[in-house]
Amino acid sequence: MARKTGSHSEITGPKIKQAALELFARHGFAAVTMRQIAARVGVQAGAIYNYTPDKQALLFDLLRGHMADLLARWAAEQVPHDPVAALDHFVAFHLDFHIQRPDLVFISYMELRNLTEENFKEIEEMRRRYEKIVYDMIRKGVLSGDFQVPDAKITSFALIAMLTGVVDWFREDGRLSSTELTRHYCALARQTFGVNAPAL
Amino acid sequence: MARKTGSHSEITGPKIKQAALELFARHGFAAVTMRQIAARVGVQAGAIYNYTPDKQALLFDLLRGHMADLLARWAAEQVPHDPVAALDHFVAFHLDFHIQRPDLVFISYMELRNLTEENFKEIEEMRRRYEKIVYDMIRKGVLSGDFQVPDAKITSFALIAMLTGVVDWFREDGRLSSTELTRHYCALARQTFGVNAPAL
DNA sequence: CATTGATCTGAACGCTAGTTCAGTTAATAT
DNA sequence: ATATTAACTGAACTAGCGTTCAGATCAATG
Repeated sequence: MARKTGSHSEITGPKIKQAALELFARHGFAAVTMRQIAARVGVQAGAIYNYTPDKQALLFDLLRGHMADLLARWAAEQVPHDPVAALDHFVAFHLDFHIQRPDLVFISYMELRNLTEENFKEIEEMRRRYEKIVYDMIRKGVLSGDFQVPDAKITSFALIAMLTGVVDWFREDGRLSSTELTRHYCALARQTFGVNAPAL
Repeated sequence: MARKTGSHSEITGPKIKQAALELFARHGFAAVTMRQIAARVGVQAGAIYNYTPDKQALLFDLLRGHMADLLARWAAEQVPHDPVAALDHFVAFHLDFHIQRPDLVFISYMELRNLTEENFKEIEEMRRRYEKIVYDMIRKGVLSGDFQVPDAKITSFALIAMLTGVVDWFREDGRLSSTELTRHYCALARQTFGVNAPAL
């Protein structure tokens, strides 16, 4: 090597990913041009191809990285055995993870259809793994009698939807702190799951 | 007039709207071309411009029509005075309306960012009107003591998110009929709202 | 100091986009 | 039969797309 290994590449590479993320989130994958991404990094469009084979890979890497991060972090969590405590734990984890990455959450939902079929399948598979975690958690609580829900599958979708929907409106400098947010949603989730409620 | 008024236009116009809707929902506004829309209608791209000034208007009309329909239909509903009955009524209405129009629901959320600023504001305003309806309904139930929720604003967002999320997975020919779906979600919503629950 | 090779530029490539419009078609009114 | 005109075609226009690549740049190496 004649130049210090990746003298600029270690900076430019991440900058490209970051710029692509922000622009994809704001305008949508199809509406963003390679020249826009390059301009934000302070480079010409051609330079991007030193870091990614094409535009599709730019999107796919962002989505796969996001899902892998989500699954890895949950796997590293110490989940309480008690179903109600586990629910609280999950709500706190999910909210915390998602409100810290609104752009990634956004494109992970919005841009699925802009993935090639092969890439889509890979992301879909990871998503299903996450949904199964939630479903299994609910099943455990139902079997133990801690949760009373009309339908475990529906409830898993409902929980994920109402938690993930938070990124659409939550702002760090808004009316609620993230701590209050978590507290409210833990209470709401417990109610939704019929914790301490009379039989249906 | 020399020709029967709109002999074809009365067919082609709606067909263009329908084709645009389906394609926008499937591939996204930015990824769909006027030629694709035209091909689906069985016409050349230029002919579309007899029915819409441009591509943007095609999207805007779909979104505005959808929101106007939603608001008009709710305004026509006879809402029970009892808060719990009103909640059931709303859940049934919202689910019914949304699962009948998955494509419109989809693009009304996904394609907001492809609207011009002016058009976006108009849709946003209509969306806020609908959210206020939900919020007011919850406030009434909280004041009457029928609902026990941690935060009325959060709960309104959570309810809308978990109901609207249904269009992502519900299929008419799936495990659940729309009747069962509604029943389950009414039960879930009641629990979420702390109906008949001990004090928080 | 000359060489090296990672990094980037700038121009070009083929292609397709949204949109326009002169001209064609065909159903109706006279 | 002829005139009228809404509806549509087909080709063109400018603009910009993703991508490629020969060459310029320049910090570290020998």
